[in-house]
Amino acid sequence: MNNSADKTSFEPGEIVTVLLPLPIEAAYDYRVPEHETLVLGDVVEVPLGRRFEVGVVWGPGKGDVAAHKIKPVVQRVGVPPLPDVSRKFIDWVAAYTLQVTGAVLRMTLNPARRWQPPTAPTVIAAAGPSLETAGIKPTPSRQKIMLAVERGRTYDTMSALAKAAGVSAGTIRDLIDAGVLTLLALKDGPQTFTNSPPKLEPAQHAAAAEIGAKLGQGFSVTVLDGVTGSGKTEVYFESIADVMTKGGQALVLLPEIALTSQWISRFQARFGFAPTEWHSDLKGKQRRENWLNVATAEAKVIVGARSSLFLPFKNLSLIIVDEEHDSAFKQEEGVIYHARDMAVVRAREGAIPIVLSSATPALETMINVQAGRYAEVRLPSRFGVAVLPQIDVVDLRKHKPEKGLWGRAWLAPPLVAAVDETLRQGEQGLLFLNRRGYAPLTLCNTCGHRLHCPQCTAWLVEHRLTKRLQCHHCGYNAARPKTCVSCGATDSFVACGPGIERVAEEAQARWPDAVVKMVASDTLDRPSAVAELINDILERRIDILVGTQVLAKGHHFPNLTLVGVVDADLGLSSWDLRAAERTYQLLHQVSGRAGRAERRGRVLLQTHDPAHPVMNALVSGNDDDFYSQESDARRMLAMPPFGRLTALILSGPDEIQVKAVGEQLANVAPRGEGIEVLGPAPAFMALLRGRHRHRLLLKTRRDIKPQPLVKDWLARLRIPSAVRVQIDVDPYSFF
DNA sequence: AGCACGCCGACT
DNA sequence: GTCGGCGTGCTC
Repeated sequence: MNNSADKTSFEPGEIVTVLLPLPIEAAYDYRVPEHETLVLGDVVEVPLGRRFEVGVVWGPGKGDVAAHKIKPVVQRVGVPPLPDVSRKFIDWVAAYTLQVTGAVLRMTLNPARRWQPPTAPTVIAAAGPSLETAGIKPTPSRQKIMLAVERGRTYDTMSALAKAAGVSAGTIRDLIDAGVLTLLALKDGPQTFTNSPPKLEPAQHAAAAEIGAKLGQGFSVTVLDGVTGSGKTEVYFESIADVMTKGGQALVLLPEIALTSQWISRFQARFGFAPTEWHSDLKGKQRRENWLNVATAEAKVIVGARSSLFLPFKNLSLIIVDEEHDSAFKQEEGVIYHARDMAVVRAREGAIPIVLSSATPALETMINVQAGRYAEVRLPSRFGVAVLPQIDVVDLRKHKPEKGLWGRAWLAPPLVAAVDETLRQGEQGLLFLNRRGYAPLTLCNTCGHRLHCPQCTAWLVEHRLTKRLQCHHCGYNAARPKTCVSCGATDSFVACGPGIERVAEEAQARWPDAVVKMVASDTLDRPSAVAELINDILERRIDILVGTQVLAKGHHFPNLTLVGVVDADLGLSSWDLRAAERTYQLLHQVSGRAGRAERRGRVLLQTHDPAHPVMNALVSGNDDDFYSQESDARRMLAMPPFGRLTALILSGPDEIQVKAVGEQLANVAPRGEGIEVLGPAPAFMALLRGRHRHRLLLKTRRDIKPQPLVKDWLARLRIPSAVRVQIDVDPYSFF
């Protein structure tokens, strides 16, 4: 073998392969231009067809394409080259998830496409000369602008100044041109931090020391396991402080963007500066700036959703996955991957420690702890004086909700009594139901027709707040029809089952003097809405909260002492491998909202199945039993993590064609010891956004790698282009 | 992902 | 007659 595979630098005229951030499997060959030397990882602009794209030098040329087709690289783009670790990580993720490498690269490179040389951040300020000295006519609007910038006041953008001065933005441009206003370059200091460590409990101190000992010692996985309120965040903040003093970068992954602003304020209180954010709704300029800061290691601490894992870190030294059990880490669309699992791989590739933090670790994580692959650090109790809440079940078979003047009821007498008591004490209660809208199903009282989405297999959910019927799986929404589309009866539609709007209606009717506030993901659309809500709760302007799982996470409400779970069985019915586990985690989390200060909280779980292992585990507080039962069940069925699953999802506009392709695939499915193929079967959402979906499931023994099997399998068949095949390695949703 | 090529329906 | 719909295929 020659050393061409180890070659890292390429001279003019040599051929390199460039990976493009497009759904193209292979990297393409390009020629190194005159007067340039390219190295692996260089970000370059290349011609592609009749356009230009930005890609990354991925390796030496393959020479598998005719020489006359090979075009030269245009130029290197002015961003740092992609580090070795990033490139290895992208290759690894693509190979494991069976996604096209270019599509994985896209997640890393997106902000570098359409690259513009970064403009130094500027602010608008007074330049010095007055309107008169500059020879400008002092019109009223110009004077308003000058008033707004006097005494050194500055503005980030022209529109900000225009708004502050109460003028239109056009007037400002003129004043800049005339030299009355100026764009002042912002001196962009490095992130400096003030270390103000809080007093840690002995257990927190010990935990922090144990994790701290892993820093700089290569790859390790540590599970930080402690109940809500035990102070996990303070513990890993210690390690972040350590990383910062040593000049490394730390990444904190959170399951949802909604949680970041709250996390950031905690971080800021502790360290005196804002960490760098990364998530999907970061806007253009900020996005490019943050990306570049990560690549130059100017950004020391990065907090973000799953996609931040793919940032081009220059010197990543620590990864924290907060709420690691959260299924939101599983990306289900586009490039399908599990951010927690890939984060562990990223840590391994980068030879750095990773911390998985949760009050209710995923079963997979617990099994890795038991097998000795992951270390575990437990925080035993709640911080300070707070104690865990008292959890009880309300057996809905014995205690039926009593109808009221408002109609059907969903709150059983014991829960009603508990709310009464809570209000009497001047404390707050939370009624939890993980279902948005008024009613999950609307049907015709005359003929029984059920209103469903025209392009999905889903009922339309009535939202009285917006007076619309909505599909929760696509954007479809419609007004409630006056007459039944099926039988023509007028005003015959009735609501079936509860959503939070309906529970809020009942709560308001039962407690007319209480302030009832309904909270769901669609009512918390603006960041300011979250802040307002938190304030209203803290300042006791709300008595009863009615909400979905957006309320289950994070917040600290000292006066909230009662949590009523309206339907504890809700998550259990689904045909999902992890249904019990997820329900346990969610209910555990929402229970943690009750009573965190000196008042002991109380939780009531309304259920039809009080003997269910999930209810037992919650009531007894004995999660070890629950985990071992779940684990035995999975082992028996050879389900993950004791076996491996890979799903193939076929979709297309023509159901017959999709089904036919599914059957053809089943006919040529891989066979052998420890290999099993299930399906094709209509997917759980058999019709989604107008596409019919069928699924096949490949189940393999733990020691058999599914990726080569799937590749061979798909190569055996020519699949019509109208049918799309998506591969989901380690699927979370089952059907 | 873009973008062109190509082959069928209603318009200045 | 052409404009334009989007199915199919290629880009080093």
